Amino acid sequence: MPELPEVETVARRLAAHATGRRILAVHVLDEKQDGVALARLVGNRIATVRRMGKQCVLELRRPRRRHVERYLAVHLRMTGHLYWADALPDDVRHLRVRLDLDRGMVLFEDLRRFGRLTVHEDLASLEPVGLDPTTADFTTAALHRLLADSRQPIKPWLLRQDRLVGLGNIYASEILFAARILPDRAAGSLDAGERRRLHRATRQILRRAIDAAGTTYYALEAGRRVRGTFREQLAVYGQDGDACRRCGEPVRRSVQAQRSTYYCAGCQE
DNA sequence: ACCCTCCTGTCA
DNA sequence: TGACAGGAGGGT
Repeated sequence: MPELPEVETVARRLAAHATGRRILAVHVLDEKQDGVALARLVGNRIATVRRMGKQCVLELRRPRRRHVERYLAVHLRMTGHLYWADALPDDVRHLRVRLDLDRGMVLFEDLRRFGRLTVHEDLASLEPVGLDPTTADFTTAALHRLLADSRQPIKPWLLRQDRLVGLGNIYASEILFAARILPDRAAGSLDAGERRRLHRATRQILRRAIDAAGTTYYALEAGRRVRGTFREQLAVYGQDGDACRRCGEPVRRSVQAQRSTYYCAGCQE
């Protein structure tokens, strides 16, 4: 479930429920996770929760040590889910890690087990290389500098976390549709007007997706499953064969860098 | 640019 | 039975 809007939602919900809570026990149910590192979190208190790139980072305070900090970073990869709950859900088949708190618990579920929980002693090692497109630093000029003279097709370019952080396969297609730019255009070939449209579309799609709590997000709230609703606003992703909502041409699917891309050849140039 | 791997599941 | 799935890292 992991693109920027989903991780942003995860971090906000977790912050609302888990801030100030103390970790009483850690249960690691997947041998691929670092049980030794995670066991050391027992006794720590959750100070803040934030999103950094596509990772959800819990800042922890160790007991009786005001300034010594520690960070738990969670990368959800393809199918990870992370949320607070006051009781275990009915279906725990994909539960991989459980943090018992002094009130409730933090659950990490992951069907495909690609996600990773890592423990860090400083924030610097977690700082993403790429620019976060939701920040004020993301300007058309900054985008221009990043695109530079790249000959890479713009769709796979948008997935590069060393340029912009947070975009994934769903939002890359949606952003290019909104910007009316074909996904196979060379990143460095966009003219000033196209760069402006790309910048604007990136901010707009991410804003709407965050407001909708994402496309693939789900969690438990008061015992009920809640999920993001951006799926209802998708214009092209997963819609090949359907009529384009803008021009009526059929939406197409192609493959770039081994990933599906969805676009409309009628109104994207 | 291409290929593959890590995993487990759903769908045509 | 095979194709494909929110990500990313590796190899050639």
